Amino acid sequence: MQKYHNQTRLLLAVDCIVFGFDGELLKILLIQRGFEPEKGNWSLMGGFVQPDESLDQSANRILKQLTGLDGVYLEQLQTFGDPGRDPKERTASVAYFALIDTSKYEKQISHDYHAEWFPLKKIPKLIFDQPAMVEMARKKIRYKAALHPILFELLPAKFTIPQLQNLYESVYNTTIDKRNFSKRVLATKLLIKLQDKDKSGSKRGAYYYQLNMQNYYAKFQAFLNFIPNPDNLTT
Amino acid sequence: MQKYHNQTRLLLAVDCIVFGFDGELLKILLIQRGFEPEKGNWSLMGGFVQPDESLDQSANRILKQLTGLDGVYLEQLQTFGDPGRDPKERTASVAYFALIDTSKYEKQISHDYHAEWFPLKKIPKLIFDQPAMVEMARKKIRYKAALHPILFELLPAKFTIPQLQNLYESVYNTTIDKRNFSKRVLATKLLIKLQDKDKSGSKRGAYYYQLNMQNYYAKFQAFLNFIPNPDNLTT
DNA sequence: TCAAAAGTGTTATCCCTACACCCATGC
DNA sequence: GCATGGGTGTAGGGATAACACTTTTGA
Repeated sequence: MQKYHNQTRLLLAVDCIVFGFDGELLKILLIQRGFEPEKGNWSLMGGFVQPDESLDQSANRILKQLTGLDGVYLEQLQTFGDPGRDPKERTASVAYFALIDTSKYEKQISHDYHAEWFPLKKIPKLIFDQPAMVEMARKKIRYKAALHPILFELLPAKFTIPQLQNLYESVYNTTIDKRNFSKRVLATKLLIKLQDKDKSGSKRGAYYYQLNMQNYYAKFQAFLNFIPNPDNLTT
Repeated sequence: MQKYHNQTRLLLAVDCIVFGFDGELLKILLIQRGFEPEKGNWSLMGGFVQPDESLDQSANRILKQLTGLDGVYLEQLQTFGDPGRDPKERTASVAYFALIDTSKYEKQISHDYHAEWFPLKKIPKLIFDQPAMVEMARKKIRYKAALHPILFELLPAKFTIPQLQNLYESVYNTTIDKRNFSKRVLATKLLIKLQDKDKSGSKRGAYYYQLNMQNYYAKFQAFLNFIPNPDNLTT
């Protein structure tokens, strides 16, 4: 079959906004770009979509290169395609965001790519229209996490309720009453209490929990109204 | 500046899922495709992104061609980019959904394009991966309308509360108690009651309302929990 | 006068929020 | 024994959901 006539072809890229949580702050992973233009400047991890791969495959490939991780929570965010966004050549970029458990993350690979974690409030100057991508991703996870239990993806398999509460407080830049928080979390039936405790945060120790995966998948939708008063809930 | 080396360029298209409401059913607008492959088959309205336009501009241009309308509610949905989705040549497509007031819609233009409205439950066979686009758009508006007052975009500037309730019941395939519905709608302060009535639906007539635009923009976010029991609320 | 749709108010329930004290342990 | 963070219960208020009758008017 012949190709379409008189149409312009352009480059298609994927850029990933990778979120991680260190127990205190929500951070994203950036690299120092390895080629021109903007070589050496901070950038999201990205790459061009290859002829034989889908967009999701492309994002997963890039993410694996950057973090060493498979099976990461990855979701397509938006496509950015303004004509002048890459000065070198017209390129549309499909932005994805990823939520990773930083405890599984391979520092070795990070080092190869000159990657570094930055708190959301201290993002350096980014190339092209990537600041808009990051901002959209930030809004998206706040929006989505208010409705669905995605933030568990940022925690290790075993976590404590105070850790979880820190995460929510950090994502929404708010404080939550710990009695109400634990009541609501436990009421979802998403958590299974384990026998052992995390003693790193206190002398008494906090019980570990793990996700009840059956309920997690069943309730992934229908997790509405979880956050009382997020300070900025925008699409 | 030179171009990027050793990378494949590909076609980038935009496809629009155009929703309308005829007072009874939620429908989408389809056209009979005018060129190969799949010439003559039912398709979403789409086109290739031109060198000098952004994605939003491209979607607006296509929508104007199809409906004659400017200033339509239009939102980027997802980009579809599987390698084989268009058998003729690799093409990624950015799907947009639009909500239009069918009373403003120009039948003339529709006729030129062999366009036709189809109820969501009676969509004909569509080309390529467009069935997935339509399904995603359907889920998206159910999701979003549960949280934000977007469905007003489907109604004329003057509408009645029973019309609005029909729309919600149609979108969510549910029934709502009319006393509770009108209480909740009026509690939002989004509506301004007018003096005249719509007598087409009943002998007594129903008061017309119009949107309070100040409140509409202010409350566009924060419209949570509007639908009691949608029968399928999925991302 | 009757049929058909519009309009309206009250009550019970549930969920959310505010709030304070005891527990366990390492130092 | 004391400082630090972990864990738990209750009561009041606000929002939601269930529910039925009256009004209007064209035919």
